[in-house]
Amino acid sequence: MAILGFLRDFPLHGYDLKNRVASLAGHVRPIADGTLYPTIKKLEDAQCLTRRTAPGSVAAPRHMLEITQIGTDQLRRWLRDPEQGFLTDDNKWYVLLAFLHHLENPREQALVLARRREFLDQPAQLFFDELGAPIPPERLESPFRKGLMQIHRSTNLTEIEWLDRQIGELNQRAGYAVRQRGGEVS
Amino acid sequence: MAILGFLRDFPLHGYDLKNRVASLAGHVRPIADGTLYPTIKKLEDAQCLTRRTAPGSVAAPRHMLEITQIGTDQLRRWLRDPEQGFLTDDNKWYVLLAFLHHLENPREQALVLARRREFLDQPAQLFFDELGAPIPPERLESPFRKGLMQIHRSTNLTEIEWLDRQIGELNQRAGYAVRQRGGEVS
DNA sequence: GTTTCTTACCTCGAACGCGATATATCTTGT
DNA sequence: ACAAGATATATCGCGTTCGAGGTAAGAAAC
Repeated sequence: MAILGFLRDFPLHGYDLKNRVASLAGHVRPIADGTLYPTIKKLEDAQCLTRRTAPGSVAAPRHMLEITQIGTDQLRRWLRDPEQGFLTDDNKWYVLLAFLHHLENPREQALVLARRREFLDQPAQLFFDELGAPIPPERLESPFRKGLMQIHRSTNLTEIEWLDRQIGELNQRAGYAVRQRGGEVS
Repeated sequence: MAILGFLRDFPLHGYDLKNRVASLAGHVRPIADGTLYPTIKKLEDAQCLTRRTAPGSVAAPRHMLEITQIGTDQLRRWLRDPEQGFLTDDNKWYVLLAFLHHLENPREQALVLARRREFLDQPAQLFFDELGAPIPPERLESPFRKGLMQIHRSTNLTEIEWLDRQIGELNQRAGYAVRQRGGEVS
């Protein structure tokens, strides 16, 4: 998703992609050559991108990669109907968020945000005692676990606030779009 | 790490472990049977844990797992000198944090927190233009990327504040411990 | 009394990601 | 002239993880 997402902005070569994906994924998590290049080849085989050899600006020749219509469609499908993991895994979610603007339709964008919002809503119970009963933060003995839950709650609130604001704005924009296309609404 | 960390609290059987690890990892990310049971076996072969068959409280018989001294040592090594990924990947970091209290020595605990703190300090630049120049948040066109960076900055600050407070407390406690063990310090 | 559900454990094949390794090119320093 | 270093692409083997499938046992439903 990150590869197609970046290419949707403008054509890039593999080496450049590597750095951009590395900076994006969570915080700087380098992505291995052995992961990147086979994935590019797979996307090429699936006709999601095309390859043009160009002289390297500094050194060895580059393969400039461009996204195709098929690739754009694939990217939109991934964004519109993300796998569960993209909503529940923070790292993956942030990657998705970085490319959600490629989904163009504000109503569809809002729907994805709402799915994340729904996930964040269910209160996380992280720790349990011997009997399986949940332990509230104030009963935790480890200061690290206490901090973990504090941080978790605080960051969740921050994101929920942003999500609500954003969903509101998107739905309003979608409303205008409907009125402009379909004339006056009763 | 999560398996040994949970067993360090009290003995558990595989099925129970599965649920606890699932609740912990990030937020609820189920861990597959095909991952859990072979891992348990591997830890058993490495003598990190022992297994006792017990009648199931509800249904099929359970294998109660108990951590050994070797397992405890291994856990402490992992906690004391974590791989890079455990500091840079939020999900992994939170798992580590959940068990850091098993590292007992406050000075060692503070050192691990300081390593995370150091990582969070380097300012994250997530997006770049065609030429490779970083794009500041206010120049981003996508509201999602803007929100992403906002959330990222905010959550980082929250965690940094907590880390600093915690490191201070731990070092103070370590200082007292030294004075109690080694008498007056000049 | 038989199906169905939940608990509980285990294995296998496929897919995935990483690190090591290799290669080619151009620039810069000596 | 030549070595070193950054750029740039690619492959292979290894270990890890997942998902699908299978087994077994007790409890609850019909």
